[in-house]
Amino acid sequence: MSDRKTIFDIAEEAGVSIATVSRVMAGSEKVRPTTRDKVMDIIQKHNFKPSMIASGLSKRKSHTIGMVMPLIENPYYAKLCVAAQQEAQRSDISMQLYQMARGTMFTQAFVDLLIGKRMDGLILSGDIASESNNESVMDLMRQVKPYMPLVMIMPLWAHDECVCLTSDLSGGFRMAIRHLIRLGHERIAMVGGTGPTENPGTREYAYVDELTGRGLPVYPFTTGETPADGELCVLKLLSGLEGQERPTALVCFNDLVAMGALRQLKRMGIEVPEGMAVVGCDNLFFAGYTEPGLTTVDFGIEETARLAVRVLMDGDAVVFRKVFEPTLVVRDSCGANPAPLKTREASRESRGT
Amino acid sequence: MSDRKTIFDIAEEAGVSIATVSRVMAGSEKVRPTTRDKVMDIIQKHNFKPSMIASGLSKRKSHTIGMVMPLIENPYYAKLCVAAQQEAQRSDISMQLYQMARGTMFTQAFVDLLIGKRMDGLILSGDIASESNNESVMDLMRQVKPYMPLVMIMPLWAHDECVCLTSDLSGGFRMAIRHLIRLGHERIAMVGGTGPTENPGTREYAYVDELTGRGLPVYPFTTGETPADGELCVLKLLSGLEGQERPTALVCFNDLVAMGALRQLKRMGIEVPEGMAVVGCDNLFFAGYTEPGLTTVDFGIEETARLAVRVLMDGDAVVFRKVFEPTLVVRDSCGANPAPLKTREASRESRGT
DNA sequence: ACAACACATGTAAGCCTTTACATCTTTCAA
DNA sequence: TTGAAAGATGTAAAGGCTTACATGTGTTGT
Repeated sequence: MSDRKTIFDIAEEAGVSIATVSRVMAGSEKVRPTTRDKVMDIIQKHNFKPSMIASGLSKRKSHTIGMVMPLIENPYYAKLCVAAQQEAQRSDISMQLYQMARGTMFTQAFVDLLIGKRMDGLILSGDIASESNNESVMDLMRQVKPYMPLVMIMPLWAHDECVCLTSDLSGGFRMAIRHLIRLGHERIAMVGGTGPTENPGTREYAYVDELTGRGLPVYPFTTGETPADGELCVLKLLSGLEGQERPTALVCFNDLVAMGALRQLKRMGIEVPEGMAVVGCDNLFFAGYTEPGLTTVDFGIEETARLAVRVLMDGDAVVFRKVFEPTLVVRDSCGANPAPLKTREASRESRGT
Repeated sequence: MSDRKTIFDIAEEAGVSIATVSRVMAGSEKVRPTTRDKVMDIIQKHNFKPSMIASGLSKRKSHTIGMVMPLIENPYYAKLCVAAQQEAQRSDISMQLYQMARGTMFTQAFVDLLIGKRMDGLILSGDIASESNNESVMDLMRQVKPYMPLVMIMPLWAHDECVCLTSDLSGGFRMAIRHLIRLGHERIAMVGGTGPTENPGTREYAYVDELTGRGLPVYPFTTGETPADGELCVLKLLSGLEGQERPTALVCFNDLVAMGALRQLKRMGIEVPEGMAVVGCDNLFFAGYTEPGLTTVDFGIEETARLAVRVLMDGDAVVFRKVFEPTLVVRDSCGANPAPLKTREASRESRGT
């Protein structure tokens, strides 16, 4: 490990200058074939690989992008991460991953780290920004921006300081709700999420708006985003109906919450979809494997991730703002399908161990 | 973005030498408080952040480690990735992520990329090495080793060329099988995996060995590692019993396969655990939310990942070989619990959106 | 045979830090 | 008041590569 060769060693042994070695490595035409071969031989002989950190310094390119996101334990972010990383890898650029629990404040030390890395770009993604740390995200953005291009993957980022790609979260949620209404449901409760808000880009807002707009009842918010939260939400919701009639359908903040909701309903002896329709959000891989298969909204996050990477690589002039359209994936948990559990899965995905 | 300041600009504006600026940034005591303050002011004024890539070149440290693994779409690898990344982040070191579909051959270009990055260490993890690409992994390892410390997270890596951390896959599988046997099962089939093998470290070997050792019947192997594979495996297994009696229990290669198996059993009208006991492997977060809750083996991959990072950071002398002991997580799918679906979950985990 | 050029190669500056060593200031004892 | 020791600061080389520009060699045309 101590006797690592450098371009000088190669040049010396090949009897040429370092410029020539550099040219050979770059595959430049400005070098005579015989010279090229001679140099190549020496390179091969020592299995010499130039240091990208030195060349990066010289060329002001790190061939690395950064990605800041919530924990990928959540399959939704795993999806996003995979898509971005693969898109980057296709162009031989590496991806540095930074994960933060949702709502975390960014420390100055973290910002310094990101800037210090002099990456070729940074993707800030997920619901990293919540009401609580919004300022912190803005601060991060403003500090980083002079040093590297930035793209945000965030729902309805309401300012125009940088490239921003989003999924239409509220639109997707409306699709789910309308689907339930079309199926005849009039008492629909929302499960999970972050509670009431004025932000029209949120699922919570969409829920209230769709229902009140039709004169349908709105149920009290329950909050959370994990399966465990989902269980608790349903328990609270159904046991705390003060005079209100029991809902016939649940729209869940995401598939994780829906998963918990399904479990809790089962525990309470309520059949899905007969006794209660359930829809989720995100179309995570397991949504096709819950019992019954979960109807959900697909936000097409992979495409968003890929675009984000491309924007970073092609210069940020390509796109400035883009909203991806969600699609509704109908399975069995909403009762739309007359005969659950036939071979008519909405979408089959696979992943290996 | 063009007017990025360097240490020279700061030095000039502060009227000191770059060495002094460097010392101030490093927090060295060898600088007079008044000078320090003067320099600090200028640094603050321009929000100057030194380039880690330049300092990296100078100090031969990139403060970055690499992680090569299968796709983190599989929650098992997501777990591993989260644990490693968080451990690294605690020490302000970044993690570069490289994902490859299982069994992929490593191209020379990829090896060159890794070496070129001059990271402070590399973790090679997951079942990246299969029979098919074993040579390719060895080659990667040998090329990378002279350039950076390496640790493998792989089951029973049968050579002593580098640090290797593993989970006792076969041991864990044996635990699962013995558990079923203890519950009275005598006809146990394996679902998923890669088929027969002589490698005693594999789940497949453990399966054959445990059963034949007791004179119990061995069912034909079915292969695969995704939920979709699991469905197919069960279908094939149960419809292709040529004279053999139907098994009363299934040991699955992993939880993903188990998930598919559960679905297929449901579709075929076979009750779990009454008509068929099922156990999985990996203890993925959804294992507590399948219907019924999945009994599974936890390989403690997080601890392994954290150790791997620490080995890289503390110098690889700390550990050379370590096998982590798995634990059995008993839920309802094996029939060991007298009353499924009470509040007696084996372990509750949470994750956010 | 020689100018004029094309092409191959070398030289050296630059990229941005760190740090050993040299130099300049203080401080304080004698 | 002076000299030595201690402390602060500066100089310059190193780290490993790229590349504009300078130099050297080989063609071609006449």
